[in-house]
Amino acid sequence: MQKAKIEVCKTEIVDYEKVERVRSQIPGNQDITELSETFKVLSDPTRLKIVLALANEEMCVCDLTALINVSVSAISHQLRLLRNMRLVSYRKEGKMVYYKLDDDHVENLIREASKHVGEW
Amino acid sequence: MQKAKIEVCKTEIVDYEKVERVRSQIPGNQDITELSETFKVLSDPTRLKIVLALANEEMCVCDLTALINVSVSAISHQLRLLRNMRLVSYRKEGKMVYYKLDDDHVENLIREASKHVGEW
DNA sequence: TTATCATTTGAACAATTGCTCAAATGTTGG
DNA sequence: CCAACATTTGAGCAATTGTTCAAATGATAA
Repeated sequence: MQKAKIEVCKTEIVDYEKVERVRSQIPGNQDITELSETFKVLSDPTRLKIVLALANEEMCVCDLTALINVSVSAISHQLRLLRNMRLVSYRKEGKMVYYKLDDDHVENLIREASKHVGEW
Repeated sequence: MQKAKIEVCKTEIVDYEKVERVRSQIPGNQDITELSETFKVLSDPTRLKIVLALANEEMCVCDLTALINVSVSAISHQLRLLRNMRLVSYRKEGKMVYYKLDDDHVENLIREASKHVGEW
């Protein structure tokens, strides 16, 4: 087993072949970034609650606020983020705006994660 | 269709029954928190790279540093976090410490997320 | 029109996060 | 023991984040 020694900062690579082998098996930086951003959307409790709620039924901002324990403004800010990421779509009815989940993958993703947490 | 009006902050619930129906179908606050924390671990590119790398092979801190583009210290800090969350386990060999992924669920979770991103 | 209500927006703020640097551990070999 | 090296740790810092507050939209109804 060859153990090459190459300078990296102050430290050195121990097993050069292994590093290259692993490098070839993981996604590139661009994909890693997108992947991590997908996880980041669901990493905030408020956003996760919104997504879980809208996975069940479409709801107006007002009712979402009643369901989740933060201000109308906070909900609206998060909805904008979810809108920008194309995770939710909306429909206007008079003064009110009804949001719904517009992404199949996310539901499966959450289902998979809850297996990990072991609940549901 | 009954539309109850109940004060919430400055706003009011539009459809009380819907709110309660949805409330009963989403996880409780404790579970939501754990769920979001699971997503948070994978929401940082550096941590995600570490997890993806260790999903392939066990690696020492030094080689992880060579693979990922940050300092040894940064890697070590993140490894501690992953250790605390019991996502990785380690084995000491002389001066070196070899880490490996110690969680089956996470791999499936990442696989599911990459479907969403549409790569791999 | 004006008043009212649902929602959105921007600014400001505190809290959190991930990094670097420097120093501390802990292990090996001379 | 001492020197070298892999790793860990704590402090400090800049950047990001989620929230609230106040003000702005946009729609309805009187």
